[in-house]
Amino acid sequence: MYKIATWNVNSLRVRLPRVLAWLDENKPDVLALQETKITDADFPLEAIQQAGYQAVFSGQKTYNGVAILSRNKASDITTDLLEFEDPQRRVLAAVIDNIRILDLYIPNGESVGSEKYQYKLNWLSKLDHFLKHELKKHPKIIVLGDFNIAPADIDVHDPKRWHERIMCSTPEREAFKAMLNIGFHDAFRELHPAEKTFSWWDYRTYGFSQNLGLRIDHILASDALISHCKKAYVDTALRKEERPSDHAPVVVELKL
DNA sequence: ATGGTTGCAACGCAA
Repeated sequence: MYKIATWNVNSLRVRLPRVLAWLDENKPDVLALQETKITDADFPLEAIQQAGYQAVFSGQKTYNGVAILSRNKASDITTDLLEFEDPQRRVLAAVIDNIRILDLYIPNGESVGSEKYQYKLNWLSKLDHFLKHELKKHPKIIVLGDFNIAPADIDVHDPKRWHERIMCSTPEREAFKAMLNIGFHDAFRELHPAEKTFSWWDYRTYGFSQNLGLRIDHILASDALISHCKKAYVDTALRKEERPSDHAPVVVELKL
């Protein structure tokens, strides 16, 4: 099985030992990272190469930052959405093993109605154009990352509490549906139609211990790939350990 | 739980 995973690590500098341990234990073919919070000059390439992986990355100081680790070589690297010059490093696309991988760190949006929320909605509209463009060039696409969108109430521990709040608002959910409408499938939800499973738990409410989570990290497979997805799951093992990321890895296994 | 914790970097900002 070909294993592809996504993980918002919330600082690669802090989480590097965890990432290396996770690679060693799970041996994914591709691991997409978000919130690396590290410049390209400081990227820990040697440690990752010693673990048997190659890496491409697009980082910045302090905030954001994305990277793709893979067994095999990445080509056709893209770091920006179409016609959208953004200093925030949130996009990384590459072809690996003849599959187009799109690693996304979609803006958080802070709160509905805020300036950052407008930035998020604008970003999502740029993403829509980008995805349509990418699909024309590459039928076999995996879009994965931290979407900062819980697609439906089943993806939320307490839908009433989160009603029309950030990550759950109707415009955000509509943007997510639009991605599915142009030819993508939410791999976890396709394989587990009724499972209430989360990928992120707020540090501030000690959310993990009570499972007060949201499913906001996703792996979308294009029409050409969804039938190859045989397994999808969230790996919560590391979230239970000392000093975890607030997100857990999400994994799909494909029979190619 | 309308508060709280974490990471960065050095104070408040972002999540």
